[in-house]
Amino acid sequence: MSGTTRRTHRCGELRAEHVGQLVKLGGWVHRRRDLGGIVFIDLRDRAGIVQVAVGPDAPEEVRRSASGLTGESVVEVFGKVVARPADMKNPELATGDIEVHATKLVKVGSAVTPEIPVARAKSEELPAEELRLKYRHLDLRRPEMQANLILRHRLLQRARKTLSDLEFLEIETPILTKPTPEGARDYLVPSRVHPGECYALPQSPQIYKQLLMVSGFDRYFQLARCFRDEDLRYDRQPEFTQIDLEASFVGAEDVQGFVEAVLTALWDEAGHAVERPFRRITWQESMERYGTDKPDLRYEGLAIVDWTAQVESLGVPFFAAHKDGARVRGLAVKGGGALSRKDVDQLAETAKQFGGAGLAWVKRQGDQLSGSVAKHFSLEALGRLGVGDGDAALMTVGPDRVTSPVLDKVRQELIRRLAPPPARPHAFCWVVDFPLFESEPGTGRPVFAHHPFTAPHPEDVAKLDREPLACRALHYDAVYNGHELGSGSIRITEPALQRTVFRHLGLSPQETEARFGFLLTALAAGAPPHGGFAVGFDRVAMLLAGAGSLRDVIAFPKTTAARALFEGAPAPARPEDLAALHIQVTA
RNA sequence: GGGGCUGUAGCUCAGCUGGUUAGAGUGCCGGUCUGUCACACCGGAGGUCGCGGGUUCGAGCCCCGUCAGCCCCGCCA
Repeated sequence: MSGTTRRTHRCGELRAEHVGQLVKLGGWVHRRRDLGGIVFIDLRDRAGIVQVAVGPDAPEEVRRSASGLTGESVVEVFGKVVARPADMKNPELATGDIEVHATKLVKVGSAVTPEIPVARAKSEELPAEELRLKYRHLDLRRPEMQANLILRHRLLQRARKTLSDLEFLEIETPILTKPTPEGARDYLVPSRVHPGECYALPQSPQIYKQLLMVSGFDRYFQLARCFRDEDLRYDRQPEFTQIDLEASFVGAEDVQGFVEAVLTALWDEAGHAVERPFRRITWQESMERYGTDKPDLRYEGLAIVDWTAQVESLGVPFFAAHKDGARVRGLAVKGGGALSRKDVDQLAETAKQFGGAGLAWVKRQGDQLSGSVAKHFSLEALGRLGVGDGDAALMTVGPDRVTSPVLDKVRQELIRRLAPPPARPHAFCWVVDFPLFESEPGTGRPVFAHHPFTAPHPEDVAKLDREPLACRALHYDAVYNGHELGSGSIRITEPALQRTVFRHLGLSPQETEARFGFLLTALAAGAPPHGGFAVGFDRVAMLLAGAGSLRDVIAFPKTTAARALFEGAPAPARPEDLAALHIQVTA
């Protein structure tokens, strides 16, 4: 399969079974070891590395060109696959049982000295990320990056096949779309033919896929490129790929079933067995027990507990200083006795960083109690918190909106420091029953927590006007080991309800018509019940590749300042191009 | 928009309390070498200490500004 008119195999494919065969290879010089009378060349391609030997028996011109080769030049080699004697095998190389004795060797692409190394010493750090991005063609030659992108390819194919087998149709949607003032900032593309008007790149194909449901396509998917002009993180790029899907005549469980099928297939592709169905946890329970809407359920046992009642009579001043809706919540840390004073101080620092009041703590070793509030506790009082010998209790106080994120961060930090064995390596869950609204920081005004097409929970529709913050949404997130993999919802199909939601968003009927008229028109034309989901594919690839950032699973990513260092984007526009687009630059 | 870390040879890094000529490994160039696999050994070249300003008798080191990369907060319906 890998053979062409210029080669018979890939370098990294050769094994003992090929011994005796005459092969033709093409690859890059990974390393060269010139011993004088014999030269070894590690020849590399996407399949791996094979050792080419040019010994005293090789033709004179082969020996000459072999000794003049420099790193990263491209050579074509003709030779014989030979078994290596037992004491010369290299167990660290997949091809290490054999080597190729070259009878012909031609440099077909000479290479300047690479700006960053492709072949690194074992202990050598990676070049600075700036250089890796600038010389991306070299960075991508490294076997680790090749493996990442090869895995990414396999994951994409597997997703495509899984959904196609489930009768989903792959349908492409526009890249030049309509600006949406809500949500993330749009990337705008000015129109030449319509002065002052712009297209926007899609933040997601959301409305299109709903239109496809109205059109009767039933089940849609797309490996969709999406664009959001927001600030970046290690796990956020301005352009990214979603496994986007939508289905008709479904409830939330149906959509979740489809998504589980895709995710388990992807994990299987990466060699991991995953159990279905995924566990379900309500948003409320997740916030209560883990302080976050993306709980890491590998460590279920370490959960946040409400100790307000248990500590009330102890007279701890730290707790008493907080009133009015404040609860005392904390973590009973099995084996927390192992935490040093410094550990706890740093945890308390973390708590303060995230706006908490700080951290009160008690540690028990034998009958000895120690810690910032130890003098207020007896063994019995501590026992009521579930804290035994060798354990520790970490506590904080305040309103949930403060203590939840604080305890979430403290919990994550504890897991990092104590590294307890996970109950399961792959902890998937569905977080369900999200609130439809959240209160806007500052004003406390209810604002939509999701996109405005998310259906309210049928039981809560009556509360829409009276108690918006108590309304649940038919919205669900897929969470894996504390990472959000994606989210989805059942959509509104009733035009009147959709108009009500837009009104809650503060849109006038005129604005609603102008921005979403085409969706409302479609919904009025006979819309099937439908819902869908979008998997953040880059993040999945990052997790399955064990990569440290999205940049390591994207061939040509942007920097945190949204620059492309390789090709140099963005770049100043030429005045004549701006003129054609009717644009004046003021900055 | 705000905060933090980093920036010294092609690359990875060291550089003491501010002190004379800025170092190591690797890569590169030249040489020796017939079983290496990070080959070994000998020799050599290679520096705008990110950039600009300031303090000082003297700055890689201190101060101010700025640029770039990364991480975090805000932001990401």
